[in-house]
Amino acid sequence: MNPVRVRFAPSPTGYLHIGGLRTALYNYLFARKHDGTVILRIEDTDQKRFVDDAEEDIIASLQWAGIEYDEGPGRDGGVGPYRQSERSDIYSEIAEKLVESGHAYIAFDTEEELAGMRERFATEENPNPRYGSSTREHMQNSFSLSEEDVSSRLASAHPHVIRLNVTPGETVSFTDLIRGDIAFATENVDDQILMKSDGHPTYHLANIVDDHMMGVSHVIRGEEWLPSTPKHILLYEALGWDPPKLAHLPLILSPTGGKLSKRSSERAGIPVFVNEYRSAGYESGALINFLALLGWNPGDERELFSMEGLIETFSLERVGQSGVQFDLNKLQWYNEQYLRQRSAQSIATDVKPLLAESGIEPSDEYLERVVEVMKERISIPSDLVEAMYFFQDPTSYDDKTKKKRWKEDSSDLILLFSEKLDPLEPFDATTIEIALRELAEEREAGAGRIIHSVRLATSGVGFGPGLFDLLEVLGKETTIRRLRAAAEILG
RNA sequence: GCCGCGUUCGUCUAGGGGUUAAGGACGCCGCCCUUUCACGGCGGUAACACGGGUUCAAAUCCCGUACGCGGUACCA
Repeated sequence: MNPVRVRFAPSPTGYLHIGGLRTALYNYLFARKHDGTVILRIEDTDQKRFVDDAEEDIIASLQWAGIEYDEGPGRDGGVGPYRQSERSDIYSEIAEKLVESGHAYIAFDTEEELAGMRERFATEENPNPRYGSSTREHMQNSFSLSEEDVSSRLASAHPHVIRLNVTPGETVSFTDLIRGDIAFATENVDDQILMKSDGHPTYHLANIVDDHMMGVSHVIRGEEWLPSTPKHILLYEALGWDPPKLAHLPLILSPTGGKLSKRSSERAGIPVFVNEYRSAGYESGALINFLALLGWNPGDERELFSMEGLIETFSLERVGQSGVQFDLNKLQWYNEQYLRQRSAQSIATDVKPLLAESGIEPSDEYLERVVEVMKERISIPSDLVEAMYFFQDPTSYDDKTKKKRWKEDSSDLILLFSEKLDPLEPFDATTIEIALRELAEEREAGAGRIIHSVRLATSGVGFGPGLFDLLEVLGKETTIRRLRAAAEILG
């Protein structure tokens, strides 16, 4: 049995996409499960769309997510380099070979000529004619041009591309590990460009050359590659190479059903880039857990998995075949689960800079106590920034709560309560609660009644941590000050 | 248009011919706990796209239709 070697092969045309992270994750899980190797390969053959700091972002995002790679830029495994831009010679050589063996051919068509062809051959039934057996005779290439013409153009450095020579009337089939047997008629496969006129290979050539030379055993990639797979199979055959095993993952869809594009996701409030989740404060473990279960399931009813647990349980057979919609709610739930496992201290460290942005700079001790009472009721650390009442006296009181909870005698009650608190020592949740219940009894008022008024008076809102915890954290002085102020303002 | 892939609760899914009045999770709703907010516990809502076949029996196999998604670049 050949060793398992997988690759994650992003293109540095943008920051790491959430879907890309999932692809990387599934590759990683599969490799670790089978004691295999993970290769990171940078597919930078498109110089026009190259983004300067994309590679850096991809690597940083993977690391944040806990997905390690064994070979890649900076980690030589003996089959590098791992950036396609550094492998140009290899591709040209292979392309040359393909031309010699007749599996590929040279074409000189300009962009205008290609556009003209599409216009000329477009019909209602076929609005997108392809460059292939039915049209290639009408174009500028080594099929239509004389040998002398071709060589003289080549000699004068005439811009040209190399195209795959697809023979019509055949069937290309392969077995997908997730979808089973898939077949394409070669009539529907176009004469794909393999080498662009700028001397760079296209993805199609580069990926099969690299997968072969890097000893990749399993190609696990997004479903958007399924339609171009026959081209890849044809190339493997032409070169006499065994294709790797193939697995095409279902795509992540936006909650409305379409592709999770930048636009659609923004409308749905879903970040597309991994670095956005990171800076928003999501737990990487939660994101990974969520993504793993988005399109895959363990076959039992477990929901919470560590990376180790995922590795142990993962299998491609349990990956679904249909597109999956991104559910921010569920991610949030996962994040809550992970957040609660963390110490107040470590969460406080994360929240600190967020508060500083609003000019709030509490002491570490105070912030930690805030986190302790809030930990169970936030989804993400930044939720704490919403609870400004921990750091500032309320400047307004929620109208709905006021209407519902603020009664005739409320201000009397909270003033009496503040008097009861004054001598309290120590000032903690237990003593506060006793004081409040005493007052309730004395005044024959329901404790709930006082609680609600006090909450509104001290926080300005109708929800938050347990009231006695809240007051303890705020401290005696602040509590009394706020009670008095509220009695005055709310009347 | 053509090619390919898909279709079980709103969402992620289990189930792959008979013990399924279709199970779990998120969400939503209710109850309990709390004379407070949550957490938690308990319960509820809610799905086999449609039409034909095959079979004693179909969510499960086959065909068709509809719908969705992807592809149809000198992008990846």
